[in-house]
Amino acid sequence: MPEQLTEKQQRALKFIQLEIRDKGRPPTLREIGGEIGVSSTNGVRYVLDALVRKGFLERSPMLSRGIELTERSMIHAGAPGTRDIPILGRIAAGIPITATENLEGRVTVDRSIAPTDDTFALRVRGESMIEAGIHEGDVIFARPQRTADTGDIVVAMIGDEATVKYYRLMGNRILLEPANSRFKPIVVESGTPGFQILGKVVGLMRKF
Amino acid sequence: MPEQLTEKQQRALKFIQLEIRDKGRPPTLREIGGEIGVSSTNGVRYVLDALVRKGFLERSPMLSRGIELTERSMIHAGAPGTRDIPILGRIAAGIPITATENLEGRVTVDRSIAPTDDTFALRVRGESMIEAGIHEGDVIFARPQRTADTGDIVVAMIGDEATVKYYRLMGNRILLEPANSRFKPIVVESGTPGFQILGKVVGLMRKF
DNA sequence: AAATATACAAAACATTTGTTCATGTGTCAA
DNA sequence: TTGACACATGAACAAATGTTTTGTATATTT
Repeated sequence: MPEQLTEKQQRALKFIQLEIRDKGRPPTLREIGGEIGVSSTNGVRYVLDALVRKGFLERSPMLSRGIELTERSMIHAGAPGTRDIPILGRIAAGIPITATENLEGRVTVDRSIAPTDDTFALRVRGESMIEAGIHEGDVIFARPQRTADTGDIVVAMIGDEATVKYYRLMGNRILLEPANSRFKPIVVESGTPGFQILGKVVGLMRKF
Repeated sequence: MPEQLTEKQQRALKFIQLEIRDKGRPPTLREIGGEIGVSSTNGVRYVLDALVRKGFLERSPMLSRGIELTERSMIHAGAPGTRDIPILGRIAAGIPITATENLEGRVTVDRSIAPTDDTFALRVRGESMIEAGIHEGDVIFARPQRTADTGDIVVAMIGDEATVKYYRLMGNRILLEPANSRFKPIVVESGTPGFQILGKVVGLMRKF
């Protein structure tokens, strides 16, 4: 249950987060007041108290700029040049793929592997792409897109299941080819309900 | 030409960096003094002035905790939970592997892939490990160690060349087995000059 | 040897900054 | 109506924090 924040509380919190990130130091009560339009330090105090109660801040009494962010309100910005990517657990049709409910975890990776902001990650199950060097347990990174070019490796949704395969367009049909001679290609008529391309695979990570 | 810092200046700078990183706010003059063993705020001021002159800090006059790090003194630590790993270019015998001369670049990766601080990375050349899912162009991560267990994938130095292979100990001999039926294993008598194990492969990264 | 710069110490001072107190104003629910 | 919230003002206060001044000791330079 994420506690509800009022307008002013939100603005104060955002301001504090940005100040700490950009200047490396929390703002004073008066600085916050100037930002959110509260002229008395006592008014600001009130807002901060609320944020402390709701678990977004911690304060050290009688200390200048004694404001700290809690774990939940910390900005997980990551170093410049990296990205914090969610590893999706189960993928279900209809539900937005980045829904926090089905999150297996997060990894921070270089931007060279996660080029765009909306890149998502997935743990590979099965051996169907083993000849493309994609093994069970690997984490693959994909950029969301609804279409693909022949030869791309894509993450596709078939009914209720997500799968990673080579994409090949043949006339009116879409071929999802495994990279494993023991598996058969999947053929889908374009426009089949329940079928959807979720993204194109752009990177891979493995732990030995 | 990195300006020389005295003992106290170094300790003060490090303290300021850590405080900003960990607590999100710079220390006061008195806090710094307590840390580096200077009892007067004026003494601390003196040290800080030196750091400002040498380009490691900026200060805002008449502002509590008005210390900022400059670009060069900023900690590019990366988000907590990540590591900045060098990608080695050519590896030559004798030269310390992390020598900055032969650096192809750097990647930031999750600590789950780069468990220790001294993890290094290497770009894979050739197809000799393709059946282990290691392809040409992949970046592998390795933890430095001089020995290995049978079954490990290791980075080994043979004469002037670095190679990635399965490690297998057979009596008095070491077998470096490729994961590709078209390649033959390499046999090395233990103690052969010019042979050395550099590390054990712990992770892999690929860009499609 | 005298002059100068470095590296502090101590204490007094000036600002900044958090706290407290007294006193409202709206809104919403009981 | 009463009370509880969420907010607000303004002023006075106290503690934290940076600044300045005055000295001292050591080393380096002239």
